Amino acid sequence: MTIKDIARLAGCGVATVSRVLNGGRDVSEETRKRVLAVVAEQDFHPNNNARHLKQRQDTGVAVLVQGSQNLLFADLVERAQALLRERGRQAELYYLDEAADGAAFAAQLCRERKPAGILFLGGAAWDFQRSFAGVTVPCVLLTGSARGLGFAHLSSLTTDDEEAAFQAVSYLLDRGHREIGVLGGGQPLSQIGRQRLRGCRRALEARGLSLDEGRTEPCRYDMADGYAAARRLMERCPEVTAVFAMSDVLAIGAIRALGDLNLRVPEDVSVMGYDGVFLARYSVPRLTTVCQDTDLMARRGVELLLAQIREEGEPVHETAPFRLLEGASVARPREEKKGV
Amino acid sequence: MTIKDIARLAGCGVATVSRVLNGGRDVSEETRKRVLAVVAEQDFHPNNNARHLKQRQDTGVAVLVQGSQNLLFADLVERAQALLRERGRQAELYYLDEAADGAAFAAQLCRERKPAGILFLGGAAWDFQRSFAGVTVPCVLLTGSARGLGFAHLSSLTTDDEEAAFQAVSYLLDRGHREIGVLGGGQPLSQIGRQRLRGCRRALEARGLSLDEGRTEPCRYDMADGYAAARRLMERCPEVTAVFAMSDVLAIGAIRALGDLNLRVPEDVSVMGYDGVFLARYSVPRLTTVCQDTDLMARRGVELLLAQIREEGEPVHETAPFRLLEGASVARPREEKKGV
DNA sequence: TTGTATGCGTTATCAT
DNA sequence: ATGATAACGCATACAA
Repeated sequence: MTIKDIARLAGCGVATVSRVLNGGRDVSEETRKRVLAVVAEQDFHPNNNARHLKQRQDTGVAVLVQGSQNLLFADLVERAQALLRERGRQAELYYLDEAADGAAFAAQLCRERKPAGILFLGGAAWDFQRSFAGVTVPCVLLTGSARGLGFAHLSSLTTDDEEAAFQAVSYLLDRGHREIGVLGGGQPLSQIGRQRLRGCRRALEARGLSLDEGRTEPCRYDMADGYAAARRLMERCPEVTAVFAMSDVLAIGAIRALGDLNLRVPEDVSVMGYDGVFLARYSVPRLTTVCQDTDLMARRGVELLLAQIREEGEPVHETAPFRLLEGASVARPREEKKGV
Repeated sequence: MTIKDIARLAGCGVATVSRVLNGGRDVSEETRKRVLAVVAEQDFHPNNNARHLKQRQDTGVAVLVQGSQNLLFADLVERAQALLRERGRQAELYYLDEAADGAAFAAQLCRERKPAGILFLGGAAWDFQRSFAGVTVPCVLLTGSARGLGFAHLSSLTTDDEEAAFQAVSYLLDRGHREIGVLGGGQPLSQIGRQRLRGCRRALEARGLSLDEGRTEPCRYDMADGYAAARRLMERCPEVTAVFAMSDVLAIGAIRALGDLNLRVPEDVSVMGYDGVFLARYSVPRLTTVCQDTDLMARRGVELLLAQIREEGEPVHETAPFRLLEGASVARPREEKKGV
C-alpha cells in the first residue's frame, strides 16, 4: 500500500495524494475529502523513510535526551513537548545513552531526519567540541552552558550551578554546620560537577574554611553510587554533620546509607540535595534541595529555539533562576558534634 | 556525501561499497581495506532512510518500552539490550508514551524499519487486539499475558500477578492484619490491575474476609497518585492497618502520605509494595515487596524471541517466578487497632 | 487545481 | 569478485 495505490483508488495522481497528506493546500475540498476517505478506509500510513529521504527540511523539532533515567529531564521533556506542540511543532523524542555522543547523533539526525531544530537535554561539552560540526540546524542546550564552545547556532540555558551550590552550602553553614561532606562530581557531566564543586569551595572559603578533598566523594549520579559514596564518606569522616549531594538521587541514596549506619536524618546528619525533582517531595524525610526551575527552562529553551529557527540571530547563553526548597532533611548540628 | 562518492574515491562500484558496509562478504581484502579507508577518511555514514527504504529485512531487534519512567522496565531494558548484543542482534530502543498504541507503532516499524523481531515491555491488551494485525514479525510481550489474544507470532512472559498478589496479601494476613487497603488497578494496564485485584480477593476470601470495595483505591501508577490515593484511603478508612500498593512507586507515595498524616510505617500502618525495583531498596523504611525476576524475564524473553526468529514455532505463554522480598515496611498491627 | 516525471541514497538483481 | 542498473515510496518541479 503506497500513495500510488491511494491515488488509483481515489482516481487522482500521486502528487494530489501527497498534497492532501501534507497540509493539503492547493487541493479542492472535494478531492481532498475523497483522498482522505480512501486513506482512512485503507488505514494508510505513508512511509517515513521515503518521506525523509526526499524531504529537504522537516518542520518538526528533535528533542535529544541523554540519560532516560535522569528525573530532572523527565520534567523538562514533558514541558518542552507540550510547549512545542502548542507552537505547532511536532516534537520527536530521542533517548540516548548517557555515554553516547549526542552531537554525533544530532549530526546523523540532520542528515536523515532534517529537523527544523534540536533541543538537547544534557550532553557532554566534549562531544559538542568533537562532533557538533555536522549539526546544521539551530540548537539549544538545556542544563549546560555552551558559551565557551562558540558555535553560531547553539544557544544554551542552564542553572548557575556554581552560585546554586554556593547557596546550598552556605545554607548549611548558616545553620551551624562546619564539617560538610560533598557527594558527586565524578567523570561524566564533569563540567556541571566542576561548577558545583567550585560553588562549594567558594562558600566554604567565604567562612574561612576550605574544601577538604578527603570529604569529597566523586561518584556517578545514581542512587547506588550515592549510597556507596555516603558510606565511604561517613566511615572516613565520622565527624561530618552535613552532606551536600550534588543531585537528589544521590541524596536519596545517602539518606538510605545513613539510616543503615544508624544515623538519623536530620538529627544526626543533615542532607542537602540538588535538582528539585519530584522524587525529592516523596522521600522520607522530604529533601531540602536546590530546585532548578524546569518549567522556566523548558519554556525559555523552546522560545530560544523557535526564535533561532525563525531568524538566524546570534546564539545566546543564559542562566535560569533557582530556589532553595526547604524540606526536612536539614537541621542544626547536634551540640556534642558541633564541638568537635 | 553518498556511497556514490565513496565508490568514486575508492575506484570501485557502489555495490562494492554497499557490500563492504554490510558484513563485507564477497569482497577481496584489498578493496575492502581501500573502501574502509575512504569511509573513515570522509567520516561517511550511510543514510538509514535509503537503507531501510530498500532493505527487505533487518537483522536487528526492536525493543518497545511503554512508559519511560516505569522503573521495572529500566531494569528489563538494560538486561535485554545486553543479551541481544551478546547474541549478535542490534537492539533498537523505542520509548512510547504510556497512552500510545504500541501495537500500531510496531506495525509502522514493520513497514519502515523491518526488524527481525520485536520485544514489548508493557502495552495494553486492547491495543494488541486492535492493531497487532499489521505486525508481521515474531514478538514477545514482557510483563503481560498474550495467551488470550491468539496471535501466531506473539509469545508472552509475565509474573503470575494473581498468585503474587495472593501471596502478598496473605503475608499481611499472616502477620495479623485484617483491615487491609489496596492501592492501584485503575484504567491503564487494566489487565494487570485486574489480575492483582483478583489475587487480593482470593487471599482475603481464603480467610473468610472479603475485598471491601471501599478499601480499594484505583489510581495510576505514579507517586503522586499513590500519595493522593493513600490519603483518601486513610481518611475514609482510618481502621486500616496495612496497605497493599500494586506497585513500588505507589508504595513510596503512600509512605510519604502516611508520614504526613503522622502515621508511622510500619508501627502504625504497614505497606507492601509490588515490583521490586531498585528504588524499593532505597526507601525509608525499605520496602517489603513482591520482587519480579527481571533478570530471568529479560533472559527468557530474549531467548523466546530469538527462537521464534530462527524457527517459526508455536507461540508460548509462560509465567516467571517471583519472590517476596522482606524489607522493613511491614510489621504486626498494633494491639489497640487489631481489636477494632 | 491537477497530473507526470525525476531523483533522493541505498540494497538487490543480474550480469560480467 | 565486481559493476551497472532497477527498484524502494515519496516529495517536488514543472507541465497542463
